Amino acid sequence: MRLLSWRKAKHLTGPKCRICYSSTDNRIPSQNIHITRKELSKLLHQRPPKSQLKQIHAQILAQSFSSTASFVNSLIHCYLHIKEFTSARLLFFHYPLPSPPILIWNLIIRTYCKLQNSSESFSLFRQLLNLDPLIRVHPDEYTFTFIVTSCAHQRSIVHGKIVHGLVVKNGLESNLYVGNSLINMYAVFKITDDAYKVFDKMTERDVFSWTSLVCGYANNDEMDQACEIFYKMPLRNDVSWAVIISGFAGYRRYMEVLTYLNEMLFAVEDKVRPNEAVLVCALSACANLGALEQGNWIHSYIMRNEVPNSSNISTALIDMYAKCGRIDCARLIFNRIPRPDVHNFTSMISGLSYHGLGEDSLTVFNRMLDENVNPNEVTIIGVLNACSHSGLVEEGSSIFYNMETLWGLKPQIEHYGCYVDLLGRAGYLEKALEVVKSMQVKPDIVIWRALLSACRIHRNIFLGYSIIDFIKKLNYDGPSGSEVLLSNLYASLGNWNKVSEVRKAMGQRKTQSDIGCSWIEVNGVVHEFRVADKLHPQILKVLNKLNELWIVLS
DNA sequence: TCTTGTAAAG
Repeated sequence: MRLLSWRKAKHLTGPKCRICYSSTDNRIPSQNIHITRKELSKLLHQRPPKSQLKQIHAQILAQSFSSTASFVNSLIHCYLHIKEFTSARLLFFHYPLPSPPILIWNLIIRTYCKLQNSSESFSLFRQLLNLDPLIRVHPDEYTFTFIVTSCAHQRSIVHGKIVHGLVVKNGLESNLYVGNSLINMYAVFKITDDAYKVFDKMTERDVFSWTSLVCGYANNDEMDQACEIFYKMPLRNDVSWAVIISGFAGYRRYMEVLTYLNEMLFAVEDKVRPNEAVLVCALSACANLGALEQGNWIHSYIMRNEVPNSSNISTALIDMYAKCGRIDCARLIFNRIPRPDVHNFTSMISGLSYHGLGEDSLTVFNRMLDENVNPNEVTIIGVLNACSHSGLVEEGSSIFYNMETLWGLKPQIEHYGCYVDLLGRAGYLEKALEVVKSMQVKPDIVIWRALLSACRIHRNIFLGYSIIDFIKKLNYDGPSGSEVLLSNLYASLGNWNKVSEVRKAMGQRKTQSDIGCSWIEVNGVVHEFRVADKLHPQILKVLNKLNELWIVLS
């Protein structure tokens, strides 16, 4: 005999309790045991774990309460709570009344909405709309909030537009929650005009409405509008700051990331602290700017404020230290992680590869495999780069050719790029060309560039020219970086007429977007310089110093 | 029962 064992049932184990279970099967209560209606509903109200829920369900069946709507509702609640969707759906489809109440529809729809890639919420919603008029229940603001959220998870806006129409028809467009989910939906699809229209029509707005709108502009590379709305917000929470900061990070505008982080730290009126997303973006900015001092400061901020040690934070710290030249610190962070996950491993492997530590990178990769952590596409890029920079051709080839069979990772164009680079650098130019020709995807300019660069290193004039001819025929209209390489190749081949020809063509087009840019961190301040910079506040001082150095050196 | 954000890549 076994009594209910979970903690919330303790009060039932006294003399009043009449639950007991058969000694042969401790899950199913024997038929002659009786629990009152009140006790059963009280038990269900406590959202019991699976084994106990099955026992209670059996009692409900045994006592013929299964046609009592309130019991079925509670059972559905409980099954959804423990994520037993099949049982919940079964109860839903055999509901004792002609239609479940809207609350139960909403709960089931919500479940599928949370599964993100499921279209099941739509089919339920369709069933709800097509109910016989005699038993009709009407979708409410909850139903629409879930359905609109489901629309935001779809590949196209088609469903979203139809649902928006229904929202208007049901007079719910200005409802706070429905409106917020609509703004979010349009933000996801980067339709900022429509997001703004919904926002504009709302009679009540909260921090979600504002943040979702800012997010829409940020997703759509409209950072000026994003900032404008951001500053108009009556109150910003940590997520609002995360949205604007991650917006800048997404467009590689790292200086702004650090500026906004700084502003956030001083935004007393918002009473916010940088959350994980903000810190991760800021660390990534430091990594890409080489801003070690700022990165160090963020690291100490994390420790001072006891920010929970998440995988994302440690991944970002490893990346920051590695990219800022402190591979020792990156290793220290990595070695302190008790059970590194795929992201931690990837960041460490890539970090070691930038430092030319190919063997170490492979050691970490092998440890990862020993610990049964599966690599992802990015991990393989890191390992291939490590092999490439350390001339580990055999190891790299074996990883490249086995990535699909061993880890189910189909080589993407990036992997081909790394592999061609690996072969090219090691001097296997013909083999590299063979790989490019055998690719199932169309080689992009990056791959040709890797090959050209290899031709330049190994001064293979013949192959270099044939690649140039090939690139010309393909008529890539990519960034002028490839033209720079082309002109460099001509230069290394001594063909100065061609060099000036290419440079002239580049000059005529004046591609503004490809202007080179570099950074340097001095006393914790990151200074950014562009070609022929006239904007830096201390440019005259910098130029004078350069002249001084020039005189000393010459 | 309801809506917002993040790392690693040639």
